[in-house]
Amino acid sequence: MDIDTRSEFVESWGSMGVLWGINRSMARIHALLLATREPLGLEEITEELDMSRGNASMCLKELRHWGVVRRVNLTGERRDFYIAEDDAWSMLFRIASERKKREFDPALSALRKVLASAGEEDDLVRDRLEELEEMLRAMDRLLQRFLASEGASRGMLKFLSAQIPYRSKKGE
Amino acid sequence: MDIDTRSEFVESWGSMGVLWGINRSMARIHALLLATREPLGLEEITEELDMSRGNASMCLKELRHWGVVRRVNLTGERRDFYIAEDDAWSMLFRIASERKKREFDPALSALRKVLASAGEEDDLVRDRLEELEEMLRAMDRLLQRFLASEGASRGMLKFLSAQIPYRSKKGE
DNA sequence: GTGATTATTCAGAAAATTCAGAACAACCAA
DNA sequence: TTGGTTGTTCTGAATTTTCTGAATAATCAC
Repeated sequence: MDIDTRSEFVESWGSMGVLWGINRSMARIHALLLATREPLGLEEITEELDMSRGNASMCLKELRHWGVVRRVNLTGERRDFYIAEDDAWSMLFRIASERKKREFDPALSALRKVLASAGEEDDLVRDRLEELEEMLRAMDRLLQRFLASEGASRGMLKFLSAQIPYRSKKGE
Repeated sequence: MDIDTRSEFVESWGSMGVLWGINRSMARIHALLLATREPLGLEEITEELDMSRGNASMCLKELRHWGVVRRVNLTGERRDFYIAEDDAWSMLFRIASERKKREFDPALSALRKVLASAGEEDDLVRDRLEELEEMLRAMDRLLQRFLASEGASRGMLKFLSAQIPYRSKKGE
């Protein structure tokens, strides 16, 4: 893979990191490792991406924590090397689970608390909030089931993607 | 509805706003309007949420732009008043559409560009990126269909939520 | 028109996030 | 031990995001 193509990928993956909720440096490192066959050392990474050792070290720590990057030891080498886990899906699942737990769940339970403590005095507000609760509950259940089994969900997505093509014209 | 419960709801909804990609102030205002029957004026909002008039005004403008808040005129009142749209689902759909368009789609097309320009020379990396593409394509299609018809998707979510309860024990 | 009230915009302040680089720690070789 | 190499942590700097408050605009009553 030529160097320009790779760096284009690195940068656009970096931008998309925001969607998952991870920052640019982390996403760039992840992209670089995804696009490289050989394990890379801290030195190579900092040079290729032009960032500080400190920052790269912290990002790699977090990426390992998310389970999307692994540290490997090369025989005869004192330094640490890093590779991307082959399975990119795991990134999605881990991050989605964590964000659900940290942001979604508390909001839903706060909403339920509001509903529980709200009297009958206000039908309009009640209806609104109940509808909201219904929506979030549905999403909650979908997420729960989706996140409960990585393998099954993956299969389901593949199935949907393959079986019911939205547009099977060219360019897809 | 007591004041503490409501403000807890306002704050946790504010935190969840990050999930949708809207900022805290906007989400807090939206929550306050959702939990209030009467139309609220700028003055009440800024006082209740302790924020500046300028910020509140900007946020309300954006919330109207998303179609989740409406401005109303009360007879005999010169000021503007605001209410939440009853339909919270529309928020989800509008925001999801917009973020897909702005963040997801460009990343997917960048990835495809990389794949197109990558040669055959490196199977591992190719496989990884192809898997990634497959995953994003599946999500893309799901999102497309989900967003294409608000009514249908809404029905589907309701159906799933009602028909296949994940846990129907108490506390639900 | 004037003056009073309310809404909007915007420059820059404040806060939050991200990052570089120095300081330190761990490790190894000789 | 000492000197050299690599990894980690942390402080403060740079950047970005968010928010305030003052200036401006709009609207209305008279």
